[in-house]
Amino acid sequence: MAYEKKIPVDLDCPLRLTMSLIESKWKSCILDELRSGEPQRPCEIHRCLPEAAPRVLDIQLKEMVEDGLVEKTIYPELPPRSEYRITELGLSLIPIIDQMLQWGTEHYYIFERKYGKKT
Amino acid sequence: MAYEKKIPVDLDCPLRLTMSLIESKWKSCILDELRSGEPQRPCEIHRCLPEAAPRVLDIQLKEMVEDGLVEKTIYPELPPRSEYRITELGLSLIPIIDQMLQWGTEHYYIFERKYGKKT
DNA sequence: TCATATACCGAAAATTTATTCGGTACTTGT
DNA sequence: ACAAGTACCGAATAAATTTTCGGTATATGA
Repeated sequence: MAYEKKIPVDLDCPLRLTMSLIESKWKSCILDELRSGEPQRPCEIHRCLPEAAPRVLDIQLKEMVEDGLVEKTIYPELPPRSEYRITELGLSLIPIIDQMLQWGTEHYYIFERKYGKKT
Repeated sequence: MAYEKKIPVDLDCPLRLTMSLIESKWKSCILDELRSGEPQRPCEIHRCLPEAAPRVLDIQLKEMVEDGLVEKTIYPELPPRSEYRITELGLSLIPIIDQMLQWGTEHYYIFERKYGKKT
């Protein structure tokens, strides 16, 4: 299929393993979005990350479900409704997300100066 | 040029900023390699990461120098010699690397079972 | 002399990832 | 009747990243 990774995660070493789970462009943001534990509908996630193409979020959410970071519940209603909720495994990654958030906040000015204003 | 990124880092949000600095396939491993503070020659780094194509390490090291995570010293000798050393900024990322290492170690078994032995 | 090692770079190919576009299906609100 | 919202998917395209290959240049050791 078109959007299946050849190698889902990287088992070369523990560091690469962790990275491979979150390094796709929006996965860390999705985890951050779901961190509260509140289930969220796909359209809500799309709205919270408007820079991301909806299709990419679909695909990355699917991978995260496969990896066990996120759970999906489909409600057999019409119009269709589904929800994504962070799992225990996903939650265990939140401290890492937090440290990256903090690091980014503390060092933002360096890169803003170096690489441009972005207004 | 062929191997210059269009957008060096991602200034969209602090989380994306941090991720964009380390998400390339081998950057986190390079940081882990240089964490001791000891300068290392390119060939040593290549030998420590034999799965990575040398060309990729060259390119990623260059970007990391540009981003200020790593310093390069060139000795005007023949045969040529150069050394890479982690900077203060790079060192400040090591706690994140550590957490990812630890998470990967703790949860390795889950993914080994799910995605295969790798013997 | 010749293989090996060092550092580095360009170009092309291969691979992976992201984006865009269009389509299915059903509902509610105008 | 029709637009808009919801969820989802396939396919084509675009972009980014990684890999491979070959080349520059010089020195050392067999």
